[in-house]
Parts: sequence; C-alpha cells; structure tokens
Amino acid sequence: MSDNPVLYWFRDDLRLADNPALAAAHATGRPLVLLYILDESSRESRALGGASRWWLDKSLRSLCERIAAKGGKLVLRKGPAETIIADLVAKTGATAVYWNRRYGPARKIDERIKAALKKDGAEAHSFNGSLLVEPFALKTGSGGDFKVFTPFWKALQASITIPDAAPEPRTLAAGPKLPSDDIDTWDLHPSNPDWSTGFGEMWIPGELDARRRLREFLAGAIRNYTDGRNMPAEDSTSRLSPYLHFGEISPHQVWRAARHAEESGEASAREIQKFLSEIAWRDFSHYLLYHDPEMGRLSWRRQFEAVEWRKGTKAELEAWKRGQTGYPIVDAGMRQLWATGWMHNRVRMIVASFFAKDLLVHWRKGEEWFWDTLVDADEANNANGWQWTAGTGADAAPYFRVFNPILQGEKFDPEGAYVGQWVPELAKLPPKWIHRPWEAPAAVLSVAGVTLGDTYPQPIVDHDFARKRALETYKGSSQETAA
DNA sequence: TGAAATGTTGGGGCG
DNA sequence: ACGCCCCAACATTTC
Repeated sequence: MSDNPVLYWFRDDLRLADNPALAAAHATGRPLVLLYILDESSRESRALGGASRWWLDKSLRSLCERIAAKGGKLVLRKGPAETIIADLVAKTGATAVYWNRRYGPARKIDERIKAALKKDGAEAHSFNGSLLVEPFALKTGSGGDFKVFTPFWKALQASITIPDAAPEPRTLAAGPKLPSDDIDTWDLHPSNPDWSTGFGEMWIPGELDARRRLREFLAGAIRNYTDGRNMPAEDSTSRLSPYLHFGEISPHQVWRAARHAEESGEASAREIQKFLSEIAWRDFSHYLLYHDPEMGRLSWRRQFEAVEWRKGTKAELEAWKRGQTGYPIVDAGMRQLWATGWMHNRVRMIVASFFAKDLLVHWRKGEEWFWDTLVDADEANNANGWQWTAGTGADAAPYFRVFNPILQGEKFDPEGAYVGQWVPELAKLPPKWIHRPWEAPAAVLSVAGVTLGDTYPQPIVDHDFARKRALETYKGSSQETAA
C-alpha cells in the first residue's frame, strides 16, 4: 500500500515555493501525481476571461518546465473537477488528495469532492496557501464579521503569525504514467482577435518573475510608494496582482520579504506598512466574498439592487470599452487595459466611477469587462473594487462621492504624461488643456493637431449633468428602501 | 481612496 | 477717515 501515490491538485497556487499543500504531499515520500484541471463546466467555477486564459497558458507552460526540471510531470485535464478527481483516484489508487483552499463560490466544489473522497476511503488534506489570514479566523470583538477595512486590518495584524516558508521540493520524481492533455489543444491564447500581442512585453507569467518583481519593487519603487502609487504615469506600484491571483507568489512570501526589507533598513516602515495594507485589502476582498458568496453579481448592500440603472446605449458601452469616451484619463485607462491586460489602480477607480456614476450602468456590466480583459481578474478583488467605487459595497465610497474625471486627471497626471502615452492623439496638448480638450482655444487644438469629433471624440456625456443624474437616481431608488 | 455648494473672512478699491 | 462692495481665499456643509 505504501507505494500508492498521493495526488496534489494545483489551482490558483501555481508555484513550487512556499506551497504548503504541495510540501505536505511531497513530505509523505509517496509517488506524487501533480494535477491541474481546467474546469469550465462546474456551476460554481466562473469561466475564465480572455486575458486570464492568456496568463494561465503561459503560467502553466512555465510550471510544466519547472516541474520537468525536477524530474516530474504535470498532468493536465479538462472537465468537471469532481469526476476527474474521482477518476484519477480510482485509476491510480491514490490514498490522499492535497490542495490549498479556495474561499469563493468554488469552495462548494471542494466540499463535495472532500465528501466524496471520504466516502471512498481516501483522505483530503487542505491548507492555507493564498491568504494572510483565512476568512473564518477573524471575528470582531462581539463575534461578528468585519464590514470595515481599518478594524479588519488592525485585527489581522494583531492575530497574524507568518509561518516559515513551506520548503520547495528539490525533486519531483514522476509518479505513475498518466495521459495528459496537450496544452496546445486548450486554445488558451486568444484568437479572433488576438489582442494580447502587447501582453508579452509587460509580463512574464510564472513564479520566478513574480519573485524577481517583488525583489526589485522592495529595492526601488517602495521608497516612494505612499505618494507614487497614485500617479499612473509612474512605475511605483508592485504590479504583483496577477502573480498573486494565480498564486505564483504567496502573500506570506510578500509579507516576509517586506518585513525583511524594513528590518534591514532597505525601506522605511511607513512605506512597508502602506504596501502591506494594500496586500491586506486583497485579504479583505476574499473575506467579504467568503461571507457573501453572491457578492460577485449582487450589490453587497442589497438595497442598491433597487437602483434604476440605465442599460446604457451600445455606443456608450463601446466607447467606454475602447477608450473613446472623450474624457482623456478614462480613455487612457481603458486603452492601457486593452493593450497590457492591466490598469493602474487609481485609474481603475476613475473609469469605474465613470461607468457606474456617469453612465449609470450596473457595476456588474463593468465588472464583466474587467473580468474578461484583466490578467489579474479575480472574483473577490474585482467585485470588491467595483462595489467600492459604485458605493454599493462594504466600507465603500458613499454613493454621492462622484469622481470628476477632469480633476482626477489634473491631480494625478498633472503633466499629462499618462494620457500622452495611451492617447497619443492628445500628446501634444499642453498640460493645462490635455484633460479638458473641449475647452481648449481653437489655436491650441490646431497647433497640437487635434480636431475634436474627428481625431478625438467629444465627451459622450456631460459630467455635470451626469453627476446630478446619478445623485438623483441613487438617492431615489436606494436610500428610502433601506431596511 | 471627492467634489460642489454654501458660508465666512479680510484686504483693497472707491465714493 | 469711513462705510460699502467685491471677491479671493479658506472653511464648512451637503450631496
């Protein structure tokens, strides 16, 4: 019996280092089956967006190579996880399955698999591999769930103990021979159209690049993180979000490295604290989704489902997606997203506010576009971010807080460098006019080669009008109906 | 991790 | 010299 294998199931934890479930499976000393399942058929498993598929494609190829270099093999399967696990356990005689826990709607799948394994006499061992602190481990003083970030963050810091890194297996001797899908047949790379051609210039998916980025961030941009993180033209954020989503790096690895940078004097305590609080926002998002599994499609404050959202015209929605709204900072962000699969966080708030407040369309429709186009698309973070901006979420911006895209542009991109990069047809406008070209004198536009309505669109909606419309609509249909 | 509307204050122009 | 008005500049309130 001791020659029977154990199975390790990769999900959003595509790394070999600091992987507690993998380390535990490896430590059994038994033959190891390494498995990844592309599950597009289980009800609780949200189909991956296009940008995520691009990332997964590269990340799995990188993981396959790393595993092969250690003598192992990654088995790829496509289909419902429940039947594939059951099938592999039966075929190989595996006595146990190891995985790192999930916290969103997909955890229902894991619960069913765990029950089925138990019934068949196999063990299921699960671990925390992706959060600083697991959602069920943090309660308020009165035993309730946190609804505000700051007390959540304080409680997290008070209770957290960072374990030593789980050892990376030095070798991964191949287990029993098993058929595996050829990743090429999964068609993860976008086609018709392939808009991902620019992604490769910005990203190298995989855990090695994740660790390189973290190292370089902590040696450089972190020094000016608190202020710099709001300036989209600067390279002051870590850009670790896709790596964290796919588990190519763990938040524990980030925490340890950040504290080390602090202790060695490489970075100031203030900047480290700010950065780690942003990592904790990720935990907070997962915490909220765990306690409200419907948060991905319904407003966390349910009374906001009563808001009479506009459907939005086809032209409006298309203009937003393609970066043709006539508001330069919005268009720059949407074009950066399309070109790179990523958008600076400050600009995400601006384009989301424009969508949910100025266009007054249900935040879920915007969330769906982000889901499809972001390489870091994440059910918890995406829903939390949109709901924060729309004013429907926990600890959200109040509904009457409406971003002014002109003022936001002038405040956070004062030189117009970010707009100039992503909306090149406006690049020659002086900073004074680049965020409000429709107010620029004709001579200025002419010199800059801008013809409004031709080389660059007129605003698709008047912000002053849209702001008032949003205030009236939100107030009318959400406030009075509050329980 | 807002922005607009409204209120207050104080200096300077001017009769 | 005085009162009045205007309006930045800043503070507070409101959405």
